[in-house]
Amino acid sequence: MAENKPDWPTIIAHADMDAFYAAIEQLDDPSLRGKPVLVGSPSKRGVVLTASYEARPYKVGSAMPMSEARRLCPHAAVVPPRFDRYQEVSRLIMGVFAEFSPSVEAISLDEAFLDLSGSEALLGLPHVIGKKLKERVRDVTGGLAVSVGISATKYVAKVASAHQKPNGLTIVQPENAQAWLAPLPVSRLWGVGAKTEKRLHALQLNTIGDVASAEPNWLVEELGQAGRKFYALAHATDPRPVQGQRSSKSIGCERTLREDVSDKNEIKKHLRLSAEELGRRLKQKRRVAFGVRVKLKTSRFQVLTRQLRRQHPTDVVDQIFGEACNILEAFDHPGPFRLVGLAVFDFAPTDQKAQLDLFADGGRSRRLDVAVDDLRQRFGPSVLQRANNLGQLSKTVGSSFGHDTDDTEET
DNA sequence: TCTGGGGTCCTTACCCGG
DNA sequence: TCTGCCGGGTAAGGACCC
Repeated sequence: MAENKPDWPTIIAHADMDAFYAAIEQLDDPSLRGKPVLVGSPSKRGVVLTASYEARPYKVGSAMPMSEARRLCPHAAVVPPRFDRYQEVSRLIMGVFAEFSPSVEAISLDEAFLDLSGSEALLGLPHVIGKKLKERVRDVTGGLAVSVGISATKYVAKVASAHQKPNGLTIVQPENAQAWLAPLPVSRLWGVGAKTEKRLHALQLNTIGDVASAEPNWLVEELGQAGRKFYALAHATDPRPVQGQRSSKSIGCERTLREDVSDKNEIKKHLRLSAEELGRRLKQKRRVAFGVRVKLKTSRFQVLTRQLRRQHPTDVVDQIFGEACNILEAFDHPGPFRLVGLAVFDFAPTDQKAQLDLFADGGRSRRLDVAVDDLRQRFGPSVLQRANNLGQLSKTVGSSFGHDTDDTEET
């Protein structure tokens, strides 16, 4: 689609690397080029993270059990993932995206939204920008391909980037967006997975156009708030802005075990390892957490979670592990369990905790505790995160210590 | 065939206080 | 004092995404 109207309300691009992990393996190891490659753990319980395009004609795809993928495509090379390397390449491509826009929202290692509004004068029309973006990614990475979709909203840009994969470039004019979406299946609506797709089909809604022409009140009756969202998306309406900086709301660590376990002491060994990992990551991100959550998955795939909130936030491994053990006692399921997970949430900046501790040492901890508890009671547990600099906090509690904490966030 | 690990957001149920 | 209602906060689970 060639565009002739530079006066779009907004210009949003979605860039999505093609078979990212597999493409990097092929880039680094020439003997894998042109061949089917499966990235994922070859272990008994592993799944495919990414299949190269050469493997896809064999109906192999991500999230498929590795054992089945190997049955379907026995001559594929199976490569264990190298996340450090993928992160390194991710930094390169995010750097390229930043050359095109000051507002880049990374969705994952290989995918981002770019707000290109107002950049036409500098960079040209959308299809010109798209071509330049693809060329830069290819040059900087040494040959990796990215698919790009450009339109006026995040949702349409995202559907567009997937439209002509691999190595695609799809521009959807804002005024054509609804008509362009209409023939696509409902599974392409953001938020529709296998379960919701089934429900929509039962309601005789098979294409996005069907959803667009349905009665909105009826959609809400049948699907709740999701119905309202699907109706808006089907009309190509999506007010979400590109968010340059997003900080994560939880950090988790979970592992599927080689063999199922029922013994709590066995489970604790895994919780200990996870607590060590989380403590490391919290310190790296300069965060402390109020919330601790334990997750167990039964051998029949039922997921159980229990969580608690500490009075004081922590990044101390022994404390996180101690809470995890307390939480473990709250599970009444006898097992066996195939997965053990531990997560922390409800963050405050580490600097803030250091200041709070300093105050405690000064003999004023009681007053501060009361003030902080009062704040949390009045404004909810995330108040410290929201008031994420001490200046703000101190103003609120009426104290006079304060300096801004750095709240930038890595992806 | 036998189902990962990292997350986010939403819904529902329940508790508590006014 | 008891009951019902309502709203806010929180916990747990479900669905979804990459």
